[in-house]
Amino acid sequence: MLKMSTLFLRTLRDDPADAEVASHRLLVRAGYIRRIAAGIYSWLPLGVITLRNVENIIRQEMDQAGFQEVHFPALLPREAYETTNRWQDYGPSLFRLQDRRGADYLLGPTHEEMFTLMVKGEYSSYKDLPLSIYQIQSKYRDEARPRSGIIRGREFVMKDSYSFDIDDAGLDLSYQRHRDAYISCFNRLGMKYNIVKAVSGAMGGSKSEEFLAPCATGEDTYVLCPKCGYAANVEAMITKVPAGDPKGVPALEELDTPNTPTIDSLVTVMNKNFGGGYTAADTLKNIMLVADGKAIAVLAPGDREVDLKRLQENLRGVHELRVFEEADFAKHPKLVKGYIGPQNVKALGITLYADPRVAPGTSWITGANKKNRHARFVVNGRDFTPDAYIEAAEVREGDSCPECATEIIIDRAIEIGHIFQLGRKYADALNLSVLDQNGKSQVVTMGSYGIGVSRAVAAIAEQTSDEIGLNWPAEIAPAKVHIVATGKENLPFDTALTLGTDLEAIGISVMLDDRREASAGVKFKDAELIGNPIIVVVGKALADGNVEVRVRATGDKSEVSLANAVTAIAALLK
RNA sequence: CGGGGCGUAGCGUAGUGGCUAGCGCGCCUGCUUUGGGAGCAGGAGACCGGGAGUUCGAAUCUCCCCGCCCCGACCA
Repeated sequence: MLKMSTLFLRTLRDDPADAEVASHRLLVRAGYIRRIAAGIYSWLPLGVITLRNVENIIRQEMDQAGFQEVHFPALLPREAYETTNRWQDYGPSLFRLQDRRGADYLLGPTHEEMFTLMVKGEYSSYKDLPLSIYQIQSKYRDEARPRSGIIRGREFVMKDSYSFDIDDAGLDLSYQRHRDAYISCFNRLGMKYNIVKAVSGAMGGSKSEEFLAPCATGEDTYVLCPKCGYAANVEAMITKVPAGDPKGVPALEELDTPNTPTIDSLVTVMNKNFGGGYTAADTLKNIMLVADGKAIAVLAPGDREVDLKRLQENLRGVHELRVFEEADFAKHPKLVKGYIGPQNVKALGITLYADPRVAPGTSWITGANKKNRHARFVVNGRDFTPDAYIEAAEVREGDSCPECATEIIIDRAIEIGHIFQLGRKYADALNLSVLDQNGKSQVVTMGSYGIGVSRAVAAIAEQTSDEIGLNWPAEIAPAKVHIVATGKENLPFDTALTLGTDLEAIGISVMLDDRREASAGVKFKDAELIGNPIIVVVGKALADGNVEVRVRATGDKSEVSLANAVTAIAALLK
């Protein structure tokens, strides 16, 4: 039983000045966590219990699914990460350090290499597969900008699993098993979440989905179709636009459009000098970018910005992407800033990408590659041909669902889980292979599955807390029942202790506010701030042989006789 | 790394060149109180983020450094 008279806890009446989001503010105020440095937090007793509860639910579900727990050091030698190139690729986000001899080490940001090497060291036959192993451990990433308390920290607790299979069919199965296990986990954690299509990003690999916990403070944006349930990270959202019919479109015509370097000014001049009814959506934007030092052009409808994040995720393998600066234009004198058109871009040796909204056969108004000149009736497939189509234009609420064409909704969320099929990237690099039935060596194919454990604590706090405090689902609260004893006599305190003991005897965890010196008001405020699901007040009602039972989430109050209290409370927790 | 804000006691804060750095919460002692963050009285607790400078005099002005928060860039 957690007795508040001795619990290492001090709640704060005021919000901490450096906390903005609800989870951060309340976890600090309620005495769960304290900040040590930017993105680095200590966990106090209440926080540790809560974090453990989340961990244990995840652990149970992993074990249930037949995955086995292992544990790696957080402190790792450089070598393995050198082999997979991540010593370089991870860049400044990697915490690096040296031992006394000057040898390089790192604090693990994720452990693909270690898992791969561990399996390589033990297994060498297809008969040993499939295998899924996991760990729950602190990870370290020197984030450019830690933020929102424990939502994005530099040290955080993560559960990461890896699956090992001999072939793609096996990988599909392992992926599915993890997906199912994750669904069980997040359901038990009492979270609202969506499973959305994701891009696998820097990790490589093919199939990838994210588990997103919707909440206003989330960093991820995703789309959701209210009709068919299609869900995708905006970066992975697919655009389906029918091809245009170029028949009957007149030949390309160049026009005098003085002083129209922007889409707005172009639309104005078009409507003034070349017939009405034009909007920005009729124009074609030519965005010049530098991708890892190479110039590329991206086409998008004039009424939409190019979403650089989305573009970069879809340009596989590009590390650095930025828009053209003056110096870049200076290097490409044939590109007339403000009047670029796709008609000659390829002749300049620049790769031409088009957003799918610039569909084959569609006709556009765009630059004529001459100062103060634009062209209309510029048809995709006739007057220019993109090298490739790529999702680049911003996604908007109301855009069409790629599955059923219904208008999609856009929402924000915290990423709490990510599952993906890694394939053979790490097995190849680290030479993990097994012998198949024919005695032939086969490179193993892998999947990687993560859950942000400490982040889940924050996400649950975000989703469940209210103005007065935290409000945990029963399975993860520090205690299921928070008993408050009030008054100055011994009776309520003795009664509360007995009730707490009885509850614990049937497996219901209890936090007991047995502080004699604190006023009832303080105890109530603390109970609400701390956020255990059931609050039982042992005080005034005792005169009638009753205790008061409150439900934190709903605010419902009722009096039950002391004799029935245990069963009544147990029933509420069902 | 760019932009913005900030750093005064455990927490929240006042204090724009001039007495011993002020207040609230929390903490300690005593008395009173005890169903919604109690009252009274007394007390402890601050090298005012660090360093250098300007000045008769610096929490306050200048420069450098460190740290924190927010937006962006970045980020399995």
